[in-house]
Amino acid sequence: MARKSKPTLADIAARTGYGTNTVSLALRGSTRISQGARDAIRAAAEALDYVPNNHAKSLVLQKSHTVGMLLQEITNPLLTSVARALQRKLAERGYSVMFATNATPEEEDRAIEMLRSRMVDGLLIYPVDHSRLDHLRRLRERNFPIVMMIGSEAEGLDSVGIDEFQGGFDATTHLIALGHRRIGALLLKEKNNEKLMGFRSAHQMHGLDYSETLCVDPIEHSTGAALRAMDQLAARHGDLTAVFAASDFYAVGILRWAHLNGLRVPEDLSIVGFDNLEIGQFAVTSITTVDNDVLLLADAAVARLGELMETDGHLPPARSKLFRGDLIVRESSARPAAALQAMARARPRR
Amino acid sequence: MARKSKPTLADIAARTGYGTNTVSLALRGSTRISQGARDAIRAAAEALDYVPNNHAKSLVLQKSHTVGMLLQEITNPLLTSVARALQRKLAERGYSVMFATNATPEEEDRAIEMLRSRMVDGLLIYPVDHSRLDHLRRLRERNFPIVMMIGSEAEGLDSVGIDEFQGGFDATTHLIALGHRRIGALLLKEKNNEKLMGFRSAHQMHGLDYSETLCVDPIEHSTGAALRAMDQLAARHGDLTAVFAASDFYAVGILRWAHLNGLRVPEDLSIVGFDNLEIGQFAVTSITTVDNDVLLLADAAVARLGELMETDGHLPPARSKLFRGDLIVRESSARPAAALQAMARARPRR
DNA sequence: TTGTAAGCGTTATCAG
DNA sequence: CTGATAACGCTTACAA
Repeated sequence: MARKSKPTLADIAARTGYGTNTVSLALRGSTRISQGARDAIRAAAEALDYVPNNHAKSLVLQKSHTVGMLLQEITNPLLTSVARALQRKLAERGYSVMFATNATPEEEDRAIEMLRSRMVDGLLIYPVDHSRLDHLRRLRERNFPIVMMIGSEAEGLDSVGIDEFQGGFDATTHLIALGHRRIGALLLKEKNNEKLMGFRSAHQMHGLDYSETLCVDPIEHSTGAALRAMDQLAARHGDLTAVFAASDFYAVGILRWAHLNGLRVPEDLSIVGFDNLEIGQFAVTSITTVDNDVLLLADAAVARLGELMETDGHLPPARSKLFRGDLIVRESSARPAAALQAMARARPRR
Repeated sequence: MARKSKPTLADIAARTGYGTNTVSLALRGSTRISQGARDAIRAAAEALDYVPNNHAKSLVLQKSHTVGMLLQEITNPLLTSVARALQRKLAERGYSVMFATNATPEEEDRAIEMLRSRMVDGLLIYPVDHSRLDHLRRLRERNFPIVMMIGSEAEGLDSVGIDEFQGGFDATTHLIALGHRRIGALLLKEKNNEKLMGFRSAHQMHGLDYSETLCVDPIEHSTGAALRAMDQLAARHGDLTAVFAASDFYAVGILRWAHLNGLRVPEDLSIVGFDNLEIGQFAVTSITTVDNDVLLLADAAVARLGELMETDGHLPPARSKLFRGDLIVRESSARPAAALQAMARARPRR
């Protein structure tokens, strides 16, 4: 019963007495084939559990109907949601997803090579390093469709994302408007960090002193890393009354840190996160955050990638589509109260 | 400059004056080709930015070196971690991953068909419905390698996972040992839910009354859903002093629910979760949980799938590999104190 | 309405 | 050491 290898058009042809080409047409519902033949062929295909070989197809069609998805090796649930949304959107359009991860630039290069060898028609990517994009530019110049899922513009490359500069700015401005004067930040200190630039810009705009030391890089994207980063930050600045966190994951960690250090949120410490993860909404103290509309992003990214993939010949000029993430105010941010004194009392432990 | 379509072996052959065959061998480093020829061919390939066409290759080799990964449409960060770990393990072995999601049985069928048409050599899957596995069995009978990532045994199919029955049993036993006599549970009420069976079994084993009404199904896998489920549970059982949650995500939601209802954790309510998500470790009250060793699981799953994929002819009999998840005791579980009274006081709001 | 032949890019077999 | 030639499974002219 168990056939050695998968059934092919030829098998169906042999079984029904038609030619492979008739079978091919019939299975694709061509009206050039008689009703009777189509039915017979369909039945045979069914009986053999025939599945068309997409590799053979894409070889002749020069199109794989597959896109590559390259995701960072970070443990952010947002990524999962985005990946899912992208996959579903693509499936609607008849595209499949080949997926790989890029923890390092080298791994990113290898993964891209792998995806290209798999003949993907295009690439959706969270690049590891936003300041190292030349390899992607080169590909695009050779008319390979790429859409980056990042919240900032990049010369010569398409991107879709929540405007991170604006988000950082809005979050910080919210805290300043509440009356906070000493605001720390937990964010990646890579070059071109737009959230950081928004944070700094809000300080300047509102006449607040800004210092490099207000920012700590948790290095890892994890809740635990946020705790360690907060220890550092508190050691440097005893007068902090608020923190802007580049991710709700960090924000939740800060909640725990505050708890361990006897600080109440928001009375003693205000927190604003980023991404609007569900976990922040239902944290013991719900987290004020900048929303990241996953469906919207997925739609936009897939739409753009679709445009690029359907272009033949030269690709149109690159375009960035940045959405403004809504600030969602919840319990974790409020006016600073006896904040200064409280902070002074607390001695970071752990 | 921009070549219309991708360079092929023939292009390199034309450029170097060798035959495509020689080029093919040279690129794969065959010693049958002279050093000089190899160097020249390598250089030309480099210059043309040649990437081998895997589809053509797999057509002749009858092997795609790609595996399908079918993930449930649930927002559990555990899935992300597992997916990543699997992808990396597979990459080490030279396999790529084609990924799809299965929200419903129908979607699962479509996805499997898609993956088969993409010629995947095997399948890693979180099936949507653990009691509907016949379609997978049929495939395996036709010698298609499948490994399920689930924590229970299934006749005729390979699976790898944390033993969910044991985990449910251990978690519940822990609570009983602490002195809890009325324990609720938040878990999916599908047939064959092994965690539920472990929960029930622990009750019987320790002579505690068990009732269906102690379990509420949050339906969605989300923190918010846990809040609603807790409202139901508390309405039914005013004397609850502990809850077993099928996921740390739920556990974190219960933390919030307790906060909203004026209950302290663990003084008034103990919680045990599942999966050992980082978010539970660093929740304001850290969550007691059953560990899920992602790397271990990925290793085992990939190893087993590898065995199956390397078998030709008939597949060996199916085998389940279930690991025991360690119970990690943290702050969220303790002896019940003034628990009964506190619970009686609380009136669920929202 | 159906069959024949060529070709997609690669590897394998067999000569030279 | 290198080059023809066939084959993988499919689609698309072009014929019949």
